Amino acid sequence: MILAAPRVRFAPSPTGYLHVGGGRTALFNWLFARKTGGTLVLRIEDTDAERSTETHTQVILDGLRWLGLSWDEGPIFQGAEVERHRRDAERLLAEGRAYRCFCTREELEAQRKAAGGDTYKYDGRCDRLPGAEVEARMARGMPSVLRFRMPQEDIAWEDAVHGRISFHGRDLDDMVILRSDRTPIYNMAVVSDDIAMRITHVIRGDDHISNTPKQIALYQALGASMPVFAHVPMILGTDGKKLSKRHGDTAVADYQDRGIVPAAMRNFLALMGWSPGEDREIMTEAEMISLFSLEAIQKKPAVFDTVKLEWMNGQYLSGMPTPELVAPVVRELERMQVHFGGPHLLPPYIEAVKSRSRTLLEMAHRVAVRLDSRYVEIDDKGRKLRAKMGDGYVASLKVAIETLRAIEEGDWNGETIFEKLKARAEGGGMKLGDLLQPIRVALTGSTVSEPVNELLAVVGKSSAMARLTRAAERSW
RNA sequence: GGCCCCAUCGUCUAACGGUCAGGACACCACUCUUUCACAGUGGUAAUACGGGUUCGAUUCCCGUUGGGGUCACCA
Repeated sequence: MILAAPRVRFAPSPTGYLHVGGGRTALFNWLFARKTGGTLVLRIEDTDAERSTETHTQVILDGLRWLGLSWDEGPIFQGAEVERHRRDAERLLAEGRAYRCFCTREELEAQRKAAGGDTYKYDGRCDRLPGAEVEARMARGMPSVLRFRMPQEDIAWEDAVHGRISFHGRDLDDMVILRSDRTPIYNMAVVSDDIAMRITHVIRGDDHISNTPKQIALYQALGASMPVFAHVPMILGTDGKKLSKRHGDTAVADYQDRGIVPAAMRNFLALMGWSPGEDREIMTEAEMISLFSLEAIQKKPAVFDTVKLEWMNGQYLSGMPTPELVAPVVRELERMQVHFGGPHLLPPYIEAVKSRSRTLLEMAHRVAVRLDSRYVEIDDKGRKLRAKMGDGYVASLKVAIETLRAIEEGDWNGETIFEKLKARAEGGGMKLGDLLQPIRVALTGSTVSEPVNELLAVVGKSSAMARLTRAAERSW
């Protein structure tokens, strides 16, 4: 028997940006497709004409591309398929699986109120209308929707991540499948499309669990075979609530702006609700693909921890070849309006700071500090050191200025600087650290940098001297 | 509220009946480093609770509690 290659889809609606949950769902679909040699279809669910925009579609496509996710078919726009959705819905009507409902929104609201609120389901009154009455109302031009008659039986499936999940038809509504303007409702469109696209595995967020029995009923009524469903856990904010604007950044693009690199974002997202086992965390794309499986997906929701994301990003940054970092750093420097005299001058600066930076923003800022003293600001660590050393701080700076001034411009390199400073410290009976740390603070405002001699070399003599003098005067 | 899902350190997670409950982030201490970071070593920290089943439960079953999702002519 020939097993057909899996076909999966990622189906965002273009009513907003690509948020991290959506990115993660897309990533899981992509990993599954690549792992199994299957096909990933991108489908834009734009049937809500009110809220869907072309801009959002573009933003979502950009987000997917940024994450490095490619699709094999599409983007297919659901809006282009409404004829088929309508045909399928009307076939259900013709075969007696759906019925026409003439109730207006106001009537439905009144029914809901009369029934006492929350648990109201449509009572099926229009399903009991005699055929002649339906004909008469149609003839009069009364607007109507199509409702699906929900089978009153157990509806269950074997979920690839949760195991067996079951609902009962009595808890489900006779849902509308075709609006009065003859456009399809979400569940109808999705099932019609997934059948037409021969989707074999539906991998989507947990929030769709309650849609699944409704969709299964449609598959059955349409006589189509069911795909495998895999419901992946939600991503929550640090307060345990569904990730939303309240939590700050929720869009994939927000992390791009914060200087996260795609490989780190992708790796981190993969670990939200999935684990390859064996304590593996940092993985190449190829490793992720070969280790991926639906069975290893977590059932419980995951809290999005940006601190760990930034740590992971730092790991990626340290491991990236400097030439690859030039373009992103240039982009940030331009945004900061720093004059850096050409990309070819950047590598030594990037080399100096890359293992100490967690984001591209941080990296660019550190580079800017080395290029231009206007970006130097003393931070808490710097202030603390200054306070701790007291008068010794300025005294050290003066010794440093005197020592460094004596070095010829032509000898201004890491080795010579180191030798001179070391000799001066030893000769003056001071601890080398007490001489060096104030230099670091004067030059960068912080106690964190590459070795001080290298820092001095990279900043250059004239700027270094100016910074030291200024720091001695204003005593930081 | 009805229905559904879920429950291991603060967070991400490992364990698929027998482990001193492991790893990572964060935090603390130490080591390395002339100084910073990286790195390394060590430490604090978890099986929500109550019943079963079993020689033995993080693991299987039931209940409680807690959390989440969803209940439109939105998707």
